[in-house]
Amino acid sequence: MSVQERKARERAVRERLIVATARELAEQQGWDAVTTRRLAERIEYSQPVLYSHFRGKREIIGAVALEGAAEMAAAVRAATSVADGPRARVVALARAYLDFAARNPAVYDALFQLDGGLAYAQEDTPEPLKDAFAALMESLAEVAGDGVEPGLFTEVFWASLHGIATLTRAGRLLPEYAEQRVELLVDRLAVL
Amino acid sequence: MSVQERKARERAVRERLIVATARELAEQQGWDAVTTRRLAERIEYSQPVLYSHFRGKREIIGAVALEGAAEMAAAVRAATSVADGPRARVVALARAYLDFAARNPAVYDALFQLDGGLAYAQEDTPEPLKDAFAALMESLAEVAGDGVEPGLFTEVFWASLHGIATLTRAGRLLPEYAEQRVELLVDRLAVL
DNA sequence: ACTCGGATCCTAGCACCGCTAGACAATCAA
DNA sequence: TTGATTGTCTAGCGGTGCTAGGATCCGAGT
Repeated sequence: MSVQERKARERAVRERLIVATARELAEQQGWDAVTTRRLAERIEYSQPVLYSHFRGKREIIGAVALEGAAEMAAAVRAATSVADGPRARVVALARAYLDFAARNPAVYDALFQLDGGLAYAQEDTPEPLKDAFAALMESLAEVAGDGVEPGLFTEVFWASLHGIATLTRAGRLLPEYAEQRVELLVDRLAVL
Repeated sequence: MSVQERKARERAVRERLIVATARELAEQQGWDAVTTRRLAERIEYSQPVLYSHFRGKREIIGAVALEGAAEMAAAVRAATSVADGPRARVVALARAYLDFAARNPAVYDALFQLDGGLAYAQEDTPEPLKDAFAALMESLAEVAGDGVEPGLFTEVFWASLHGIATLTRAGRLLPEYAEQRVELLVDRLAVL
């Protein structure tokens, strides 16, 4: 019995190594550089080993995405928990979100730009994704305004942040407006 | 002289054929299906011909993006021009934008998701892109509110639309809220 | 009218991609 | 110790974007 447990443990370690290495490589050189060959070489195993853990490259991206979703949820909760008052909380949320996207571009891509084979806004959506959305809603619900469903408001606020995050990173928005965009978004969208 | 002119004309025709075919193929089967081999086969020339018109696949995507930017600008202007009053104009703009993204997913991807090798928000930004932004600003400037720069407001409003467009298409937002999202966005962001 | 030279195009191939079949080695059970 | 099972690797398939080099065509000049 113990032998099997040891093997299962070692497999789990290797799986985490694969995900961590993929993420690291993506953060360093972009997802285009994350090929199964390079990834295999970095973990010092042959290519087929990757396929004994994941169905394919897509699932590896998905694993990075789930890891990132958990971190983002934690980052948002950490930021909002130390803020006083509704407005400060929403500002903290927005900054934390955009900061996470800027600091972890590859993870953000895995979450929202690439196809990680994950289901969203459905029954079978993985728990970390639902929880990340919940983390946003916790602080946003209180500023949704009367008669506006918190879920709807969260979707719109989140979409706005997502738009700003992606367009900023693609160099499509003027850098000097960064802070003012957050202020404008919060002051207009949130009902304080 | 006339001979050279005829050749130049034929080359221009073929170039338009390449772009149109790439777009068509992308709309039908997604950009993944747009390979240089398939594209070459569809235009009934060999692969290297593509490279006598464009530096590579990226530039072909960029050409589709520019074509799309012009169409989007026209669609937005057409929608806003027949609307009465500021609010109706902004609603028309939002609907036209999201409608364009939904009806031309491949073109929208070429514009904002894929790397078409285009410069944005800079001096050397191609004219169609600047003009598309201008088309948005024309209707949005009047609802930016006192003391808010039209450019800044347009960026934020546009980013919100972009976020809704991409997240909707990725199946990350609840479909039943579609119309309410537009209403909420307009009523909150725009100063009427 | 005929050849020459340059423009134009295609065949073939490079290095790389994601993914997998099948041979081989290591490990455990009897 | 033997046999089976598990684990891993080598090698290769069909695909990708892109390009070198040879063939072919066609207008220009004698």
